[in-house]
Amino acid sequence: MSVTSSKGLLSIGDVARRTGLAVSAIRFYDDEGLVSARRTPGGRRMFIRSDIRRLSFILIAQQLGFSLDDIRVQLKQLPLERTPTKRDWERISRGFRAHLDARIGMLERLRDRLDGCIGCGCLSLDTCKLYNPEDKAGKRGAGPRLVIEEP
Amino acid sequence: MSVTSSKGLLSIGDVARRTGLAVSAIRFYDDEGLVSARRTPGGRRMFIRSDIRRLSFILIAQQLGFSLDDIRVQLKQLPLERTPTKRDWERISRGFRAHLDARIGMLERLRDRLDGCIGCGCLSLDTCKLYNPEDKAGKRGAGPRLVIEEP
DNA sequence: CTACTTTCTCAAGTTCACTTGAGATCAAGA
DNA sequence: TCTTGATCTCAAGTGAACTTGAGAAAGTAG
Repeated sequence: MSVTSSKGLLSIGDVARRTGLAVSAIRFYDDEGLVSARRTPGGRRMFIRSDIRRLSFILIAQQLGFSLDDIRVQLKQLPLERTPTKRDWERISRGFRAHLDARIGMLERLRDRLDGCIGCGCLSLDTCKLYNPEDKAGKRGAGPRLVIEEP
Repeated sequence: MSVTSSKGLLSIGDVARRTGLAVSAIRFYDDEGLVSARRTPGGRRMFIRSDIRRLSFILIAQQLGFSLDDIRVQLKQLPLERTPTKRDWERISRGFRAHLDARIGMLERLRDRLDGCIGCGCLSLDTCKLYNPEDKAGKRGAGPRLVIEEP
């Protein structure tokens, strides 16, 4: 079952079990270049352990509302072949934290403005403190809205 | 141009101009029952001023990551025909604030965990403090991930 | 009345992030 | 060797939130 052949390589099933991702999703991420599995002579995908970290990173970043495109950019900073070092991840984590701080700040400002507004019923686009200041994001192109963007 | 006929009613174009929404989007929200325009004898949609508030609410809630389904539920609490009162909006705003607080709390916990993790490179699903605790959300069904859900 | 703009409906297209299904192949145990 | 079970590819489907396009009717300005 756990293939974990020769040098600690993991089959796609192993990775699915460890990350909770569907096999199809992992294949999709591989096609999209978010991870890059090597292949056995027979053509099966084989992953190294640090690929699990890459996938975990994808899951976390998605929870924060990042698109796969955004995430791909972040992951570009990590080496593909070599197992990333502490320093590699540190760089990414810091950028990550900055995004987190920005997002928290946005929500807090929104909350403060909401406090000033509760019950005033003034929710009108051109006068309400609640909506205006943080405008400018979102809305362009079709497809689903991309949720809370940042400057 | 500004139709604003008889009793302060607004055409779809007026509403589009005031909200920044595309006309097609407003039509879509009308079809979906998020606002409900009345019609002229000729069949054109006519909006009352409080519809602008409903639409603004939709925009704000979307920024927070709510789906149109969620938003529809919230808006059900408002009267459709009558212009909502302060009390009507107050009730909604409070529920809104609760969601905001929940979301901020989630991000803050995530940030704290990230602080403990930066540089450790331990981002592995079954051991990392960063990922595990807040798990359980997301992942089911096809379509785009619904971003940061709450308990 | 004519010309022009706005709005109407309805069907189909778009993006993202995947999933589902069909049919074939690989690998391992009995 | 045979039989499972895991994996493969490739095409097509899915859901959310809209947009785009076609063709027709409504309203307004001159």
